Amino acid sequence: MNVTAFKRRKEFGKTLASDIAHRMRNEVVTCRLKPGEVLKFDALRLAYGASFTTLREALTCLAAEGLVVAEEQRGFKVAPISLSDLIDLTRARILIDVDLIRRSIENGDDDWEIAVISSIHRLGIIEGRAVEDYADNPEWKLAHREFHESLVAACGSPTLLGIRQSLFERAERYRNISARFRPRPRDKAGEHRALMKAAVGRDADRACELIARHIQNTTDNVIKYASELFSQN
Amino acid sequence: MNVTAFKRRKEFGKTLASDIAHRMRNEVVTCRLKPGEVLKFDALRLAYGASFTTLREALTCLAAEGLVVAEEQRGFKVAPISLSDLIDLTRARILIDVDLIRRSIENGDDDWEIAVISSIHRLGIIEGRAVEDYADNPEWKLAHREFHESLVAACGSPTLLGIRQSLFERAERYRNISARFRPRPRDKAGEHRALMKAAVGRDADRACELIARHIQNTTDNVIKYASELFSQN
DNA sequence: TCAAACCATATTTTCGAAAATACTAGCGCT
DNA sequence: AGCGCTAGTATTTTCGAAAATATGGTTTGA
Repeated sequence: MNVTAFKRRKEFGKTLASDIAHRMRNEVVTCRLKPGEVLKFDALRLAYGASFTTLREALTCLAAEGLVVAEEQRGFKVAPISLSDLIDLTRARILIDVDLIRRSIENGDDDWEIAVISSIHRLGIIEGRAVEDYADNPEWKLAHREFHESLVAACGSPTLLGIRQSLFERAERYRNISARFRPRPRDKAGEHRALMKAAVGRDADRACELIARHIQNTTDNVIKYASELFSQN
Repeated sequence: MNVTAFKRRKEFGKTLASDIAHRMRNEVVTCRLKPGEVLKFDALRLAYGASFTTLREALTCLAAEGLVVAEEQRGFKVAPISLSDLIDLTRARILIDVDLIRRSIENGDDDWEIAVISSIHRLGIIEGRAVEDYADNPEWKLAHREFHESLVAACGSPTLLGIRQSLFERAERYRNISARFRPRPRDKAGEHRALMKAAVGRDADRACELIARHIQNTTDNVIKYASELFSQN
């Protein structure tokens, strides 16, 4: 028979460990698992219905991505958030995204252009449906991520793309904070459209400038309106 | 009793898994474990004297660093090497190192300067002892790594420092190839001295230029003298 | 009173067997 | 002969118990 694993539902990935890593990644970036929270195996075992070993592997993955931190012999905890981490992360993301967008604009072919346009179109449709507060809609988040991915997709650097993705995930928690605490919604749609136009217009300098500001904006919002959330640093 | 774990020798790290990861990382970068080689658990169990689970955790770590690749349900293999990977890696390393050196020069205090000078001094002593072929001397490799780390140490970006370290490890295999196949030794000592001088002289532009060329040199060597080692791509 | 040593408990880490899955070779069929 | 299917084997993945290690509270001695 070619029945593939009915016993256990695996939403993502082929192995249970990668499935659990995926679920936990989600809970961390949405702050359902709180920053700094210690992750005890007994509790996790109950929550995810997997054994020590499997959970350990999932946690090791997330630790490599910087979403949890592992202290040897003292278990795992959700990676803390802090202003200094946000600032560090932001600068790293700008460095990398700017380079990748420039290269993508240089290398991108017709298919790349089409992918950029179609992904921003999809984003627009979702934004049109839910007039406000689309920022914590999972569907919007996915489309948003895919739009940004499409911009850099033609860069030709698997290494930096992998790093970029992991930094993007790490930034998700701060984006959520920003969305919750800023006084009024940002004109993200406008920023995205401008980015798209610069990209398909092959105006690399402008696209780099825009992406840097786009990333920096969220950070500035958090610093301005939510810095009291962080203890110190 | 406060006897701490005599049963098993742990050279590095507190847990067995991190110790094994450390040992395997070494074997991968020195190519004792060959690029592309499949890693079967039974064989590893024999070689390292640890159980499935522990090995699995170690491998998961190395996979995150890009030294091994995990194919779900089909085990692990040592990450292959290729020209395209080398070129990708090189470009990523230059992007990051250039940025970090610039920031380090900007932020570095007296202690940083002293650390740079003392680490290049140590490197010089080792090079003086063994007149030739110091390139595969582990002691030299350590001092070499520490010199390069000292240059960027004051950058203030934990995130990028972590990424930098992982890319540096990945590049080690290509450095070994370069050292073995180039017709005559490069004047690395001179390059390092020039870098040090630019750094402590706070000449950021020159330091960035030098580090970019320094990283690119090894890559050019590999491409020129050893590209037949790689199958295709 | 304070600090250091010690025990009891909580928690993580490691193990090897058992289950699940992929691979291979041999068979039958067109 | 070539192709798909099946059964048997190799390999990976998962499990829960057992060992190792940390933690917190209590007692003891100065």
